[in-house]
Amino acid sequence: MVKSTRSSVTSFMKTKLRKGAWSLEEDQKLIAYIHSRHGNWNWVVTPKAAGILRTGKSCRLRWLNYLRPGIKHGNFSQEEDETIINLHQQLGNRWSTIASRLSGRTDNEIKNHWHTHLKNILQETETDDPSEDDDLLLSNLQKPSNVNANSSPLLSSSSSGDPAGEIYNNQTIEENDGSSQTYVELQCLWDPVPASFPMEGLYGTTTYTLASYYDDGDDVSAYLLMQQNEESV
DNA sequence: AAACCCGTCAACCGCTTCCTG
DNA sequence: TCAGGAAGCGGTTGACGGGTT
Repeated sequence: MVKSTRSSVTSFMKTKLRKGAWSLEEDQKLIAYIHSRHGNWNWVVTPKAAGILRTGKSCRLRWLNYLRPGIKHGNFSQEEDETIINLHQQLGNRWSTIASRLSGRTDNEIKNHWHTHLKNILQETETDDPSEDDDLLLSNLQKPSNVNANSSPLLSSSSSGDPAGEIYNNQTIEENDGSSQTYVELQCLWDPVPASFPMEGLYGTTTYTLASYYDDGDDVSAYLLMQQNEESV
């Protein structure tokens, strides 16, 4: 059985595989497939089963870094910057470990943010009077980012060609009881939107409940209430 | 207006670690 | 215990957009 699966996957791999940016259709297929699997899927067979001409590895990366529910995109807050800097001092380039302590951020995003922003801020800070390090670091972190929020394909209303921009976080509510809830706006990539469904993510199984839904013809969106289960954190 | 430069970030690549039979 | 495959991880690349000349 394994052999037949493997051989069919191998023959699938011999077909021309796509590279580069993901299309809306590919994203829709991947989301639909993962949704249909209810948290139980295998990355090796995913592309074939979902009808995507990509490697399983590429599908996994796309899902984990972009399509997975609960992913935050856009500018990092000052608190997040400070957390990353502190953790990097302790852990070094262990991006996945750092990401696991920043809810909603991926290792890839943190790594990019480090190389493009934080590393430079630290270097600037170190070249000045060391006695003023703390104040300088804080003021540097408070500088407005060079990155315009609209430059992110996720938040841009312009047509960047990246369909995943249609999923983004709307609001995060952190509570002190160990659980967190996040409202997620989802431009519907599947239809119909179920009233409630569980989905396994990097931080455990998350249950999504339909909070509101609107359809004005061209623009169909659902607001989902994400409940991250305490035991999964 | 066009060419060039630079910063950003999604995606790829290859190595390592984990898991399963 | 070991080997092979799957998943995870971090470094690197390349496309793209905005700014500058």
